[in-house]
Amino acid sequence: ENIFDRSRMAPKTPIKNEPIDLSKQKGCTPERNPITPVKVMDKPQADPWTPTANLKMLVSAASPDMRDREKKKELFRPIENSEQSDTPDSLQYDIVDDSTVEEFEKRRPSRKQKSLGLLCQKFLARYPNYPLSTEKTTISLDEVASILGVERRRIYDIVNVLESLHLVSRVAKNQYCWHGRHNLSQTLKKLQEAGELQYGELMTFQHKEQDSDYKFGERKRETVPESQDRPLQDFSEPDCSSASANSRKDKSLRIMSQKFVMLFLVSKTKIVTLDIAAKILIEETQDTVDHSKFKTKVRRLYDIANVLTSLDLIKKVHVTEERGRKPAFKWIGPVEFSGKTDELTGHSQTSDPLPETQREACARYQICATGKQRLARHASFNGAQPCEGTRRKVSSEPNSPRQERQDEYCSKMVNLAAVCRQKIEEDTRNSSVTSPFSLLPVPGDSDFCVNPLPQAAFPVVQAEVPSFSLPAGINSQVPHPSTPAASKTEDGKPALVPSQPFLCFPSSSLFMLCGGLQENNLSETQPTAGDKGNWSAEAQAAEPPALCQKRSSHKCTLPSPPVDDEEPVAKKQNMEQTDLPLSLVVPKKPFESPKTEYTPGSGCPSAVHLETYLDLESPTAPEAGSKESAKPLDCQEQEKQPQNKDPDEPPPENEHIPKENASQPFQPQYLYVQPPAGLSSFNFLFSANQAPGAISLPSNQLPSLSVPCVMVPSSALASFPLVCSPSFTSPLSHDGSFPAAASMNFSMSSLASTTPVFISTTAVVTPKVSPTPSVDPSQPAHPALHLSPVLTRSCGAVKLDSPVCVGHPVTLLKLQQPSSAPLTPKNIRPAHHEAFFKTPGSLGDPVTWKKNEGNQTRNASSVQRRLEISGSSAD
DNA sequence: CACTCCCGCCAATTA
DNA sequence: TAATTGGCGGGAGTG
Repeated sequence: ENIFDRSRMAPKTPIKNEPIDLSKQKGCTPERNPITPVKVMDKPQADPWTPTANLKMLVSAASPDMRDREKKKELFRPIENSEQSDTPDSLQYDIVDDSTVEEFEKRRPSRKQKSLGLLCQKFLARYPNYPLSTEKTTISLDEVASILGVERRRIYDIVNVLESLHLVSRVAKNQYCWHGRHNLSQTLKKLQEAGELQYGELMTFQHKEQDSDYKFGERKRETVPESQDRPLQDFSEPDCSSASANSRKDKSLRIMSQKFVMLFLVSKTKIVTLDIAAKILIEETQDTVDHSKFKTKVRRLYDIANVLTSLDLIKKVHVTEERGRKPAFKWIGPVEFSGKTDELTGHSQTSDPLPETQREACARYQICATGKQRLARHASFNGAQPCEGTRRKVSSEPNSPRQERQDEYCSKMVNLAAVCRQKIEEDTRNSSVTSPFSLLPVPGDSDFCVNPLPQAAFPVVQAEVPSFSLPAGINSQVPHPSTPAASKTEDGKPALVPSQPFLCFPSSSLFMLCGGLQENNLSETQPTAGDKGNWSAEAQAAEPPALCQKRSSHKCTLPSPPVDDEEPVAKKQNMEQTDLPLSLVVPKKPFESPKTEYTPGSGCPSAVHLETYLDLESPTAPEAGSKESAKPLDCQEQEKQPQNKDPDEPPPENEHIPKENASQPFQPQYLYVQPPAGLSSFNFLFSANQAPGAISLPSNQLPSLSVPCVMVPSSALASFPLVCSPSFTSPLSHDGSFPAAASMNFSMSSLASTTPVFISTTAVVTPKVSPTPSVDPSQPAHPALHLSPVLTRSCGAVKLDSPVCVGHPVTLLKLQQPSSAPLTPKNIRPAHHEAFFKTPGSLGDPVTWKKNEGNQTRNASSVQRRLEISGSSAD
């Protein structure tokens, strides 16, 4: 709607009716004049120019409120602009038109006329999208406000959003510098990257958080030396949240805007529903509560969305869910900016690149992660901008608050992830209560369907590795450094340990999956059958392979896998149906899938939306039967997974099958399935990598699964946390990257008590693999253990079907805790982990997660905590 | 009634 | 202390 309006409005066109013509007009004119000179004007606003009289007249006609303000401003404006032909015209128009009706309208500028979106259009109309680099346009808030006839407050809303995208930067008080869209793609790229890291995690799944913790700690060390330490802290930042710091900045519209954009960028579908976004963005997780908070967040999101819509970056769409339609926004801006491309490319190219990539990723990551880093990041952002200099304080204070804010934003991102979890959980709950959300694909809208991302298209498995790596790095952390070796396996190369993917299983009962989807998806699903909750999160694991691929290029590739369809199968959530509360995203099967390949059969699941985050859902899933289900994960290789349960808790009778994909592409994805009743004793791990298809379960039966997986007796697991290294070394594996990460994770895991175990699987990817390949070797230090026969068997069983599956042999290694220690105190929090897990799972197990949540989640105020929690295991 | 989201109070920050 | 920023949420317009 807005758009339409805009159209008319925007252009300097004559506004037909608008009451506010003046403003518009002004706006229009200004374009050319980039800067308005006028500060003076602003101030002057008040005054009564004569001209005003006319204006007043008009205004008065219009709305009362408007009149005052507008009068002033406009008056000025016109005057200044004076000539703008428009003005007069418009006035005339108005008048003329008005005659009656028109007039009427004018007067009453409906809300739409006063909408932020429209206002933003006017604002944008004043400045060129691509200003000459040379010329810098400065924007005076007062001036603009007066010109546009609005209160300054409204201008702040616009500017803050624009600033978040670096279309403008603040130079000084009341002064902003207009950069235009030159750097928009870069900014988006950065946001995407940041989003992947953060949200990806989320999306991926929570566990990411955990990982993150790990990561952080480890990562820092290892990975980036440079990075230094900051590991925890940064995250902590979020912590910061803890309190103090948070002040306003955290909540800033700017940050929200960036996060919001990030969600789109990491979303496969490119569609984000407001409620989901709100949930994710609400730091506090309190899900439960604060309905008001949620409302407030939504209000803000509307504000942001209006501006973004004006920028033609998003458009409003509706997503149909089970419940009904939900308002959502679809990203219509550039999808992947080049930058990404690069990355992709690199990745795809080969593993080799990986390292670099990872590094980069790490670097980025770090940046994001750390406050300091953040700063750096910001700086970079800023730098990009034309005006950088201008940025606030550049000169003097580096730390200007704002920057900090941005920095914070990074942290926030992290938090977000946490939040997302929570949200999810909440949702789950809620949903459980109410209803789950699943998005259904809407037939009508294709929008949501997943689009294949552009990215997605990418090919390639191999590439995966690289990709992964980064993420891995990120997530995991460590990789490089420590493990150098990790080296990733490059494609084929076995990298030994490092390469292998690992999974960690925290004690927590649930499962974690790591997916490597690139994008992160996560879905969860859950089965639950009984339990309530259920849902797992796997994010997309299911994701359609295609999706997976997408980004991933990396990995995914998968072509074939058999199934694809299944989609969500994995997710299946058996239960889901049952309760699942929320699934956020639903696969859309129907939709078309995007491209790629999915097989026909399944559609893709789409997860879309943030899918990840939310996703959960259960879509399809018929399978419930299978409870245990498996989930397919993505891509190939990597397998591994972890799972885990706690020793303590084992009980999973339920099965949860959550899966999560790793957020980052890199990560391996695993599915952990808790044993269904019957199986209770076993845990299954699947590698996400595999093509989704692979995993898919047949409908009901387990046996059918083809995925490579490992079953582990729960008892066994109980004892310790397991970690799997994703990487395989096997040639096949792409994933190599993980390794490091893996390690990191562990630490986090907080498994604490238990000893961590690593399991390496062989890559599965192709059928070829038969036995475990090289993997073992990887673990140098530790002897590798192969899974017990049991596992093997299981695997066998499972695998059977899938062609793909190769079975991955899995090796267990004992590690000392690789990471465990490392984590910094804060980072680790055990509780969170659980919570974390729960979250997704929570759905599944109400109880469990409740506990967790209740305890932790809520307690923790926010994401941060979670992060922390996750990090710290200790407790 | 639900969805949007304008409006502007007023607190946090800055200057 | 005054001015600038900007969080926040009441409540109104729309459909």
